[in-house]
Amino acid sequence: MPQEIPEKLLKPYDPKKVEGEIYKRWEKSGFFNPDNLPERHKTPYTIIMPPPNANGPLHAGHAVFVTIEDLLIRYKRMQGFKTLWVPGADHAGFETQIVYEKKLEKEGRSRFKMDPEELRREIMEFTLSNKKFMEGQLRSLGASCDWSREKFTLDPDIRNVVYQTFKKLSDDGLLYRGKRIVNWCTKHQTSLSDLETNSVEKTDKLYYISYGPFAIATVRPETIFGDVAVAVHPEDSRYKKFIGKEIEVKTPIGTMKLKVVGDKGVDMEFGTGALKITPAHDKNDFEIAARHDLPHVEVIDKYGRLNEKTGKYAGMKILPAREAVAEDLEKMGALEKVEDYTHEIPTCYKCSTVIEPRIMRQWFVKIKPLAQEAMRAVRERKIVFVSKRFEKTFFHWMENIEDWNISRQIVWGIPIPAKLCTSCGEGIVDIEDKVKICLKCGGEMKKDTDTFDTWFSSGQWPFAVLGYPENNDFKTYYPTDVMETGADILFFWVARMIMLGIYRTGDVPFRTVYLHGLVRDKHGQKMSKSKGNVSSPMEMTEKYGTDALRMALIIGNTPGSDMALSEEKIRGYKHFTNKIWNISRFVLSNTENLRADKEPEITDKDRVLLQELSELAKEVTNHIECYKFYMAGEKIYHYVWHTFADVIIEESKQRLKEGGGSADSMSCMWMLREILTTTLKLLHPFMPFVTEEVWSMTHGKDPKQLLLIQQWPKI
RNA sequence: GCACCCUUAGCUCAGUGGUAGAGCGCUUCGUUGACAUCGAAGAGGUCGUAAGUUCGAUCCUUACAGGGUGCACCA
Repeated sequence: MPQEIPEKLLKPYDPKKVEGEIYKRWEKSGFFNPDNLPERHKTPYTIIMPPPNANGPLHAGHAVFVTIEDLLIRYKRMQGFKTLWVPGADHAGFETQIVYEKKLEKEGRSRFKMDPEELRREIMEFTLSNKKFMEGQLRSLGASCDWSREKFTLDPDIRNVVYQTFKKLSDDGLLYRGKRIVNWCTKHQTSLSDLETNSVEKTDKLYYISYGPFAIATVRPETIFGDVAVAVHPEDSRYKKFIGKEIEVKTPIGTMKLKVVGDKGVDMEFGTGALKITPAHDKNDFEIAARHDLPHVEVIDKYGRLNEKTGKYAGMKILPAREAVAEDLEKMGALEKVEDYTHEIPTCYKCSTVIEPRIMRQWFVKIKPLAQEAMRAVRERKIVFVSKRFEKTFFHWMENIEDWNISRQIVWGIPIPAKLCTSCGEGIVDIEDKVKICLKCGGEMKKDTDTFDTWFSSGQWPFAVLGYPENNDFKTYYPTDVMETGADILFFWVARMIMLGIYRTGDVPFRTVYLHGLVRDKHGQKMSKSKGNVSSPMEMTEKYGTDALRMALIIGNTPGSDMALSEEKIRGYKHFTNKIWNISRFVLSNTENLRADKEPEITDKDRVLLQELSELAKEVTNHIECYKFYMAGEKIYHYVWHTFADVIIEESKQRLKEGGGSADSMSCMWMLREILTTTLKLLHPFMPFVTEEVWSMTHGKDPKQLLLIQQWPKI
């Protein structure tokens, strides 16, 4: 039956007008939910979405993950898999708290002056409104995820899973409350994991101070009051004789008696070969002190000020105190020399404040046993990284992993279900909130006010969102297929998911890891607000259409490498969107007389063209299977424009003109329709909107006819 | 310090053991019913440097140079 060309197709394509409506049709069809997919969809295929932080609008990096994951899901759905893509939103503990703190600062308020409950309530309100906003943005990027299964990282069932893991770690002896040196940010007033610090190169003064019978070199003379010993190398012939002795050291506030210890950690070549030991304020010293059973003397408080043990320096901030102490030492004639010294120091990854190592009681996870299992899974290829080089990085980090501090002194997060003894400091896991008295000393137990490191809970995301252990979804969809996320959170998140996933469920959380790089500006520069080169994905979809943005994010984007994104590139693919529209317009309006239900006799020439088309389908499929989306996209782009449009359509014009119902023109029409149909299918995972829109021109409004669930071209 | 990555056309990047590719940009021409959000034609690279393996290297090996990233307790 001849088909009428819809009025709509005669007008230019306007993505803004149709995208929203198309998304609604998809959503209404119910096919984002695997339970509603037709019979042929049997084998599960699962992706867990990296939950975006619900603390601001989506950025280009989010657009990349949506595009890649949606591409995979649409492709697999068309292939007949029972596809599940679980969306989520992350409360993003520390990150969100910082965003909110900045807002408070602007309003002249401070979280330190607020009631924790009130603060928590405000941030919750802020996060939930952002979450709603963010969900709309995911929709406009075309994400075909199952909204009925959406999860928020603070949902009660998620929290319960996290609590059970905490308990299990405790039961298995992998959790302890340790008094250890932690990375302390004096601005944010919380401890941080090693990953949450950045090493920054800095040039400081190295002070040589006469110190009893020694001279020692230090960049931190202000910590002298917390010294408990001097360490030398056991083989150092200069100092051997002092080992085990006690020495007297004069400081500006009096005389201290210090032990001399021999420790192989001391480098004879550096400085003077004698090292002052300040266990309470230096990680290295803390470890040496532990080896020699030395006491800890704290002289700097949590605000970065010297405390009452420092006499006249009490109350001074670290840097002024450093200068003052150095000056006084010089007056005493104890300052031998000062050199410039360039070294790397840890800073807070958010505010760049120099980390002040402090001794605190915190919850630590003995992570090494979990790391062993995680490495084994990767070694045994149970988990495969799409970019091999990340496996190397992964192993390097895992082999050197240290115990993980999961306590944070912030309100925005999952509260740690534990009780702490007010007299002896002992901590105990107490999910049911029952323990009142310390089992060790009989002291009063109070609730731990700390929250979990966000990554402790998000590390459990894949099995938590699927309802581990009893939910059917867990049984059906776990282990998931692909974990696609930013390469920058390989350690923060991916490694932890692997460790905690195996630990809790006994199986890997996902089989394939695809890591994407950073989206940079058109000159390859990092995007940042201060440089003003941030491109907002929402602005781009508004201007050029989502399909154009998606294509720009796919082509030229190789796994693991950073990519440069320019507005010109997006515009280029808007032109491509338009090309598709016009090709469709031509083909549909020139094949009105074709009887769709009956294949005419095909000429040899057309047969060759159809053969080439099936070659293309094969290539595109293979590239997607190998995660080479950039290749797949480029191939199909090139075919559609420079073969289909420039050659095939151009040559068909003559045939159609002369044809008038002849066998040749019927063959030509059939061939054109075939190519259009197949290319629309091949393009759909890349450019879902325009392809669906064209498809609906000939397939009507029946949800079962949506391109979304059509059969992927067979190869 | 260790590890990893990168260096190909003006820009951003693909790619292959056998005489170099895309997009954008540039030049010239084109108002023909799919499309000027277009079409046709074209300019433009000794594939970072040096050596080695090979019949043959942009692609493999090594060294060097430049750029980047990750990790690391040397006071």
